Amino acid sequence: MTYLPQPETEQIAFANVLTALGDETRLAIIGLLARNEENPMSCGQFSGVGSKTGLSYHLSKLREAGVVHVRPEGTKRYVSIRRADLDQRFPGFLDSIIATAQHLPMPREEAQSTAD
Amino acid sequence: MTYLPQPETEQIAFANVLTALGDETRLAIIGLLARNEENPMSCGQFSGVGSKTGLSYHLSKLREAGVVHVRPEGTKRYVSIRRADLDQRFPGFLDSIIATAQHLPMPREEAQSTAD
DNA sequence: TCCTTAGTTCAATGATTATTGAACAATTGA
DNA sequence: TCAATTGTTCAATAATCATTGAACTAAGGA
Repeated sequence: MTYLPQPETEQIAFANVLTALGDETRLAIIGLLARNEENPMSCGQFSGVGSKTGLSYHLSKLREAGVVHVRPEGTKRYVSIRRADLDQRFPGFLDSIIATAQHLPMPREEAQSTAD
Repeated sequence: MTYLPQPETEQIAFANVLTALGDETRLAIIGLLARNEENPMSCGQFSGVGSKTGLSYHLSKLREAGVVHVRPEGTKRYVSIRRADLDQRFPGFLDSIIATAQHLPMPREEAQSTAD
């Protein structure tokens, strides 16, 4: 039902990926996702990065550009980096992004009101 | 005189670099610059990529983000990638960008006969 | 000096962006 | 069924973006 649109592997456009990553909030999301790439994160786990509404916005940007995949499960949505697709289309790119994103400061240190 | 502002090496912000590169016209510029990285190109040599005014706009975006350096000489301005600075700040990143940008189609086919 | 070359700046335009709070939808558990 | 959890959508706002043509500056050559 709620099928979340994302580009096919071959449709991922480099400029769109770069634009999606060109934002401190979204770089922080990628940095967190990369910290444990095998484990998809639910949206709530990003609460340190921004507001609930803002995260929904930024995560959809990343998804629509083809950077992340979102899998609904119950009321939650599990987000993961599209590692295989990005490596296939743009070899070496994702690793260089992650290497830098990992060491970037968080854009905001403020958690949400409903946080844990 | 016309001193062209660009960030110091340490001031180059990753999100700004990504935003600057997240545009097809600017990716095309990088692709051309990378084709012969030792030889800086004058603005006119990019005429295949866009209009004179548009190029001035996009080149200043790349310069202000810290992606390219611009050296004025006479009435011309010679543009080059800030290879050493980018490699120092974001290892592997520039190479992965160039690898992809090299094989991207031109945003517009209204090229002049700018055959090198 | 006058003209050409090379590129910038300006103003106007329409499009896209990020952010906010309020309202909404869907699922789960009591 | 009711309430809590999880996350999206909507509308409004202010900011930035990319594109255009006209006007402009600066340097060089005749």
